Amino acid sequence: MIKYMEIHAELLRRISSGVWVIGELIPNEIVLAEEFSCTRPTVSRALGMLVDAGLIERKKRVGSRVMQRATRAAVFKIAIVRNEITARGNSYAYLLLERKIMHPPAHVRAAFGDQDALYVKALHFENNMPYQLEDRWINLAMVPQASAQDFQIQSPNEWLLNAIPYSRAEHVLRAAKVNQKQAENLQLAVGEPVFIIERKTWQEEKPVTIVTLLHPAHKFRIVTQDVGM
Amino acid sequence: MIKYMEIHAELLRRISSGVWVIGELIPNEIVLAEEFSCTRPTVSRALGMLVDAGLIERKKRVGSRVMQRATRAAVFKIAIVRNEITARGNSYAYLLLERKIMHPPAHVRAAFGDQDALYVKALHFENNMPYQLEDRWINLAMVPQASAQDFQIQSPNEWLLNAIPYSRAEHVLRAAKVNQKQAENLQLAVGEPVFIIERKTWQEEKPVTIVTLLHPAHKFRIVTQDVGM
DNA sequence: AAGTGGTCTAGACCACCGC
DNA sequence: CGGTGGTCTAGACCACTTG
Repeated sequence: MIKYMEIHAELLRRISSGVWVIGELIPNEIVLAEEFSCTRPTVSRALGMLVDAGLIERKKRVGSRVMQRATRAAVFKIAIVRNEITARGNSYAYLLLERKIMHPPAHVRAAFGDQDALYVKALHFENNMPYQLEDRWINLAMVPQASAQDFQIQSPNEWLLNAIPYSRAEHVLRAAKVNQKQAENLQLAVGEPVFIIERKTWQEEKPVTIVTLLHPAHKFRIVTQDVGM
Repeated sequence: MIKYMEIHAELLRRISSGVWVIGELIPNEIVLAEEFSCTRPTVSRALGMLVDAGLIERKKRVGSRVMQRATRAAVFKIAIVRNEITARGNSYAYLLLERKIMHPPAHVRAAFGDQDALYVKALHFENNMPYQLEDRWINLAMVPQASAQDFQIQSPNEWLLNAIPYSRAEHVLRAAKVNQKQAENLQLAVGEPVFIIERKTWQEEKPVTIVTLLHPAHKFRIVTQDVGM
């Protein structure tokens, strides 16, 4: 129904089915506009989407060509842990383990600067079994109102989402063996594998929080989808 | 310089800094067009980008409002393993372990149908240490020319990227302990953690290949970035 | 110089949906 | 009914890059 989407879909088909070969110039925008009985800006919009997806390259005075795909981009969504669990129809529970304002370790100071920060450790349960161990530092220079929160009922995760609704984040995903302390919290044997998400969050380029999320490996997975195709 | 990007950046700032509150209607497009001294389609384009990023909701007859962010979307890129390793300045090596046309297990038959498929197992080395164990099924109904490939020199990963350049994929990311056989291949002790990527690939809705990629946990991580902000 | 992309304007038409 | 968004057209101007 929407013209630029139709055009985009058809061009996508021509690329993925090999009608247009990698490295080859595709017809210019005027020709495509005639073919699809529309104006050039409409074709241009469809081509722009293909550029965003990394499928073609457009060059003035030269034309557009199908690109060699060097990397595959995938996207995944991270929900609030409470919603993730209840969406599966399971019961959710939360337990605060520790909350303290103190001098943070070097890797946190590197982001926040050399000042005290709020440390919070908490557990999230699915069907009364530990699902996620949350280990978090909060930058009090950015979120001073956090020092008035006790985090007994509401997890820092959810509280922060309301206090700092929109922020930029970077994640590191990795696997490891649990150490002694983590194993006790997660009710695992020492050395069992965990899936770890490390997240750093900024608001307007200033660091807000650094969190490490540990999940028992057998209970956690991330599912993604290609972007663009 | 580009007007709709400027407008997008400014609107983003107003959302992330809290000038516009969650749930609140933002000025309508005509008002914004006047403010930014442009026409309505230009404003509309900037708003469209905010919708794509999941930051606002637009409703006809009502207006646009800042949305409560329920999930965080992150994107990561997966490069060809050879490029990933050489980009770090390290040496890359490849070794074929097994190649056989045979009747696949149930989870592969569920995707490919009940027919023989090509199984390939191979190792990718970084600085002469195992980095990735590739365990792959190839759908010969989709890629019959794969049966003529011996995969002694070129990995199925790279070969497929040329044979089927553009395809849709889904990934599952998880962690686990290595079993006996995998541990031997990866030169790990049994029970060590591995980071696993499972990828299914389609071309025009038809399954092409199913692959499991195992990485020693201490050598592998995925780094992502937020989309939209 | 000329052909290609990239963007914007001005205006239009329509769909949706609350009143 | 009328106000909001969503899209498209027709035309324009400019930037870039090759010849």
